[in-house]
Amino acid sequence: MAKRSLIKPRKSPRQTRSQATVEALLEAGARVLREDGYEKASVNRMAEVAGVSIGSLYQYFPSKEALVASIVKRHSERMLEVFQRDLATLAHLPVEEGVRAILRRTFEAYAVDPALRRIVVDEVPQFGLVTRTREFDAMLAEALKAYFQFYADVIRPKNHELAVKILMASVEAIAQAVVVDDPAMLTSNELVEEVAHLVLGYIRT
Amino acid sequence: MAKRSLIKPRKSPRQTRSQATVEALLEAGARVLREDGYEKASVNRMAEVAGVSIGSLYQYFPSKEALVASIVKRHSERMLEVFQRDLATLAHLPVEEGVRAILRRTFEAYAVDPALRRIVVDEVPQFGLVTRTREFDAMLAEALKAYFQFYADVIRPKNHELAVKILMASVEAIAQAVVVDDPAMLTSNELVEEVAHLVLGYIRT
Amino acid sequence: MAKRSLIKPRKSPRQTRSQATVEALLEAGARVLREDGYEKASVNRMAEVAGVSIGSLYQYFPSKEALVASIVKRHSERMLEVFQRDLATLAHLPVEEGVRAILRRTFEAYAVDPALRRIVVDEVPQFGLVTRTREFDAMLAEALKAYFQFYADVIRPKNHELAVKILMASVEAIAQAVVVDDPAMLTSNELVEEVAHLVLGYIRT
Amino acid sequence: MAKRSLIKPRKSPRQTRSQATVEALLEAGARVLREDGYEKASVNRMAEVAGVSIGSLYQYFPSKEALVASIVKRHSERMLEVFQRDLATLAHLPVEEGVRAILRRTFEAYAVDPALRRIVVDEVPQFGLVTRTREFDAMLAEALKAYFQFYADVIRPKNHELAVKILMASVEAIAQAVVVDDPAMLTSNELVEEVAHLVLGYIRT
DNA sequence: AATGAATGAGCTTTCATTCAT
DNA sequence: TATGAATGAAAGCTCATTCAT
Repeated sequence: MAKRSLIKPRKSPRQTRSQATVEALLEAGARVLREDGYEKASVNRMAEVAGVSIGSLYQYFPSKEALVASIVKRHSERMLEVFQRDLATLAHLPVEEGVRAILRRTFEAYAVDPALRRIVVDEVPQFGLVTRTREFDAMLAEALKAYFQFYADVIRPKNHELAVKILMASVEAIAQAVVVDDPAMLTSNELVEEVAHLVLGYIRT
Repeated sequence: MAKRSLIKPRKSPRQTRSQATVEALLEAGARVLREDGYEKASVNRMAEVAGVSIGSLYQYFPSKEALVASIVKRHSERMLEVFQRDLATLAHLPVEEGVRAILRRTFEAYAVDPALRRIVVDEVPQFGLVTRTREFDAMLAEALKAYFQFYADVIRPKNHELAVKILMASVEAIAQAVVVDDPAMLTSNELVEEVAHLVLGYIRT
Repeated sequence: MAKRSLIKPRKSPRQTRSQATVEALLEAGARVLREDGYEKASVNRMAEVAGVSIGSLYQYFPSKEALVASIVKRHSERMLEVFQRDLATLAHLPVEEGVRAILRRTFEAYAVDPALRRIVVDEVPQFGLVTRTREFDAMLAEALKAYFQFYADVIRPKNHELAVKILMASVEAIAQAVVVDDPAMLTSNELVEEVAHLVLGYIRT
Repeated sequence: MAKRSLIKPRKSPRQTRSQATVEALLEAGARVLREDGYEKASVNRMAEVAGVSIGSLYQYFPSKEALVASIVKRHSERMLEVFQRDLATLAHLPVEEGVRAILRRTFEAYAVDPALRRIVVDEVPQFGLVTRTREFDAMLAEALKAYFQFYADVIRPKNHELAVKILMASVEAIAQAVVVDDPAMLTSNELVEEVAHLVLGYIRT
């Protein structure tokens, strides 16, 4: 049997009842994942929390991996959506403001479901190459490299690849570290201002 | 029953044979942890790899958690040792050189056993408050705050707590990101130089 | 509740659509049985292969056993049909030729659907006494005993019951053994000739 | 002090306990197999019938297949043992008596555990190529071919391969058919005599 | 009549832990 | 003190069957 079939949802529910079941499973699965982590999260408990029988779960998702993959995909898409909303409007801002705007959106995206993201990034095994886990990260990296290319003459680091890696790792880790102690701070001006200093101090000549 | 007793080693081995057994268990345990991750690592396999019976393992460690806690502690101590060796010699370096020296040591410490560290940081559950998992991190945070206090007048950020959090999160994340692709780069001049720019650009007025 | 109701088909379909559905279920069921064996064959898959909903399957067959019983019955009837076609024409052949003719028909009957027969004979549990699984075998046994009775004076074995049992067991096992390696051989002259020797050598004085 | 212990050390109690467990599992497994067939036989029930925990079962057998393979192997060995005991003594018997002697042994071997044999032959899947399931059959086939070779001039069938296949299939099927109705008959003179007629009538010129 | 979503007992297997020897 | 046999709860998953729509 094709490995793919272990990961793709088993059927696309047409009826309202099915959709409700699938929705409940995705929601409950995310919650159990957040609470227990990937390995300890049990598929029986996910079904129970969803108020659905274990049989129904396996009607829609052929394996634990498949259900988790769907949860991960939905989470990535939500982060992307938050990040990309009106993204075009800040294309022509000057660098100083552009960096702040991007940081703000980035922190907003990381704030979508940080507990779930922590599990997804750290614990969920990568299922083959199909994973959308890092979809958001990949997109962001591309956007930043394009940005650096465009402003290449006013930017100090010449190794854009490394620079993007350094900045993305930093910003994500900061978001993660902050979210643990004080989630509300994620979108505060103080944090954005400080991280803007970090980023601008690094990229300016 | 006190929770603590589940986490502290059952006895301090005095005899040579006991020490050898404990040593073998810590080594084997770390290896299995590295290979399998926390949840999948089985205590039976740890004993087997150590060449010790499962009964003996439970003679020295009352639970899986206790053995892992000891492994984590030892790893933290090794990182600390690397970081602190001759630390005093760089106390009076000028900031520019001091930052570079600290970064170099930090990366060296992160290079001690990055695979194990990944598991420890991402997967090992925090056992109550007794955990020494983050011993190294705590010590580093204190050292940095003291450093900032000392040079307070030439340093822009006034919220030292936040600044240290931002810098530590960044440096650790960069180390982790780099170690994945190219472990040798961790102590390269290019990386140290770039991260020095990041740090100095942030703290300078 | 009467046990019988679990085994007899729920209703006799009169309408064309019903007949088509039942036909599809019998065909699909036989195929799944052949491919997966009795225990592994799932009633859900039978419905799916038949292009029919699981609900409809249970409209016509009250249980897995009932569906399988119908499949078995149909298979037995097909074997019978092949065996009995023009059976009367060989009633007055001399024994030597009669035995050969019967053997030929027997092997033809065993060739109807040997894969399905293998499952039916070896794996399908006997449901109470209602089973028609061995219908063909019973009929053949009766025919042979009558034949022996008729030629009793030129036949060595006096215990006809035992003789029939011995010969039928032998011929069926030979058919089965041959079908595994080389189905085409089942109706070859060499096989018929050898088995005729076996049978005639046994029954002749 | 016991001097004997230097020569014939007492079995260590550990081994005894293990052996008893393994023995109980093989015995119980065979019984459950006999009663339920391969697919329906549950490994939990095997452990329960053996009076052993499911964990212990998996300590000795890594899977259901492994346990069944051991049961099958033991059964084959027992059949072989019965068949081969004093086999040499009938090497120089004349054919008439030789056939009867071999038949007697064959029926005795088939009588070892016919219910288990039925499951083993019909239902147990062949695990890789290592299977010893048919060990007894293979050995018997070789012995018979050698026998035919030796007496080639007084034996009618020239295709020894086919002749052996025909005879073995017949004898096994007869044994199986008889065992169902009347196990005691398996070693009766009447049966041996009748089957001797079948075999001799077939092979004689 | 027909559909297919839903059910849940039961399957094979793993593993932290105990305790007789 | 050291051993390893034994335990059993709990995991992921299947499938015959029911019943609301």
